Amino acid sequence: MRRRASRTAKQKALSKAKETRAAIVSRALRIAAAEGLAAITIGRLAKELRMSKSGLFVHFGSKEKLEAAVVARAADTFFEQVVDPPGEEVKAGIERVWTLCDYWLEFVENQILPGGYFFTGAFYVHARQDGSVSRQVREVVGEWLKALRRAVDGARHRGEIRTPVNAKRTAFELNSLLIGAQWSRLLDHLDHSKARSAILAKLKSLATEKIPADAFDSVMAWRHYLGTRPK
Amino acid sequence: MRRRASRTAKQKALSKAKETRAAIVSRALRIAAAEGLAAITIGRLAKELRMSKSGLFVHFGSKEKLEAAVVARAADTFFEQVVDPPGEEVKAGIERVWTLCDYWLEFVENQILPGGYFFTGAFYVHARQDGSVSRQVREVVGEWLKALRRAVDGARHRGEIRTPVNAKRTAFELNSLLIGAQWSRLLDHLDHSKARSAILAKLKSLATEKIPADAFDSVMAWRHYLGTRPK
DNA sequence: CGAAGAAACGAACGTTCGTGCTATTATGGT
DNA sequence: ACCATAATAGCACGAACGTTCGTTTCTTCG
Repeated sequence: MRRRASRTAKQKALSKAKETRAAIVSRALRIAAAEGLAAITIGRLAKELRMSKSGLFVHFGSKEKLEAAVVARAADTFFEQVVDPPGEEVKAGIERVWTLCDYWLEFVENQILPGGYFFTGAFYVHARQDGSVSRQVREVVGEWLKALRRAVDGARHRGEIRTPVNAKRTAFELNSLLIGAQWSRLLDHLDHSKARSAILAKLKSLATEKIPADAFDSVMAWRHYLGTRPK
Repeated sequence: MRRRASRTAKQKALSKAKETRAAIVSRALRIAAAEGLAAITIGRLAKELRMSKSGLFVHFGSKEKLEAAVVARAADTFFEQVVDPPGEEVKAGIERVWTLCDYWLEFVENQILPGGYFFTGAFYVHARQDGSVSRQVREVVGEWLKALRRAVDGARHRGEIRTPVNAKRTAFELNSLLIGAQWSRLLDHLDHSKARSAILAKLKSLATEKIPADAFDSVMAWRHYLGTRPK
C-alpha cells in the first residue's frame, strides 16, 4: 500500500515533469528546424525558457539524449503530417504516391517546423557522421524513402503504373524532385508549383490507361480527377 | 628605392606566408568537406598542422575570413572540375548540358573534396543563415544553377532541344536529379548509374530529331554517339 | 498541517572556443 | 654578416560549452 501510494505520487509528479520536458523539446525543435540541430544549446534553451541550465539538464541527463528527443519529436511530426495523417483514409495506387509527395511539399511550405527543412538539412549534416543521433536521423530518412517505394509498388500492383518499371528508381526520381524543390525554394524563394507539375508529368509517363492521361495535365486537373473519378 | 626594396622583401616573405596560408586552407577544406564548415576550428587546425593557434590565426585575422577563404577555395575547385575544366574545349548544345551533369556527379564520386558533399551540405546549413559566409555559399550555388540554365538555353538555341520548353524548369529537374543522386549515395551507398540514366531519359524527352533518339538509351550509347557523331 | 519526494536552482568544474597581446625566431636584401 | 621585417610561438583573456554538486523551492499525499 505504501508502495502504491508512492507510485501514485510519482506518477502525478512525473506528469508535471513531462510537461516541462515537452516544453523544452518544443523549444529545442524550433531552434533546430530554423538553425540546425547544432544550434541547440543547453544554456540558450535555459535562457529562452527562463530556467536554470541544471534544472533543464536533469530532464535528459545528457545533451545527446536531448537531441535524440528532439529528433524523435520531429520524426513524429513529419510522419503524422506526411506519411499517415491520423483520421484520414489511407490512399492507394497512384493517388497514394501523389499524396505522399504533395504532403511532403506542404510540410515544407507550411513550415510546420519553422524553417521547414529539418530532416533535409539534418540528413546532410549527419549522413557521414557517426553517433546515435546521426544514426537516428538516417533511419528516419530511410523510413521515408521506404514509404515512398512501397507506395510506388502498391500503385504498380494495382495496375495503375506500367509494369516494367523500377520502383526504386521511380522513388528516387520523385524524391529528387522533392528535395530539389526545397532547394530551389531556399535558393530563389521559388514556390513549389514547378515541382508539382514535374511530379505529375512523371506520374503521367508511368501511368497505365486505367487513368485518363489528361488528368495529369495540371494540379487542378488532377485534383478534379481525384474528386470525380469512380471509386 | 628604399621603398622598392622593402616591397620586394615583403613580396618574398609574403610568398612564404602564402604557402602556409594555402596549407591551412587545404587542411581546413578537408575538414569542412568531410564534417561541414562548422567543424573547422582554429585549435584543431593548429594541432593538426603542428602550429600555434595564434601563429595560424594571424594569417586570416578572424575565423570568418578563414571560412571565407575555405569556401572560395572550394568554389574554385568545383568550377575548375565541373563548370570549366581548364584546357578542355568548351562543349555546346546538349553535350554541354550532359557534361555539366556528368562532371557534377564525377565530382561527388571522386571525392575531390573528401566527403564530396561540400556545397550541397553547406548550402543546407547556410541557406537561411545570414552572415557573409552564408551569402558566399548561396552565391556559389546560384552560379552553378545559372551555368546549368545557360547550358539548357544554349542547347535550345542550337536547335537540339524542343523549343516550347522552360529552361528554368529543365535546369531545376536536372539539378534535382543530381542532388537526389548524392542523397541516395549518402543514404544507401548507391552509385550514380540510376541518376545518369534518369538524366539521359530526361534529355531524350527534350531532344529534337537532330540527335538520334537511340543515342540516349544508355550511358554507353550516349558516349559512343558523342565520339562518332558528325562534327 | 507536516513530511516526503520531485523539480528547479545557483554556483562551480574543466574544456574549448575565438581573439588579443608581447616576445622570439626565420628569412632575405644589402 | 647584419638588420629590418615577416612569421611564428607563448600566454592570457572572457565567454560559452556540457556537466556535477549540494541546496532550496514547490507539490502532493497522508
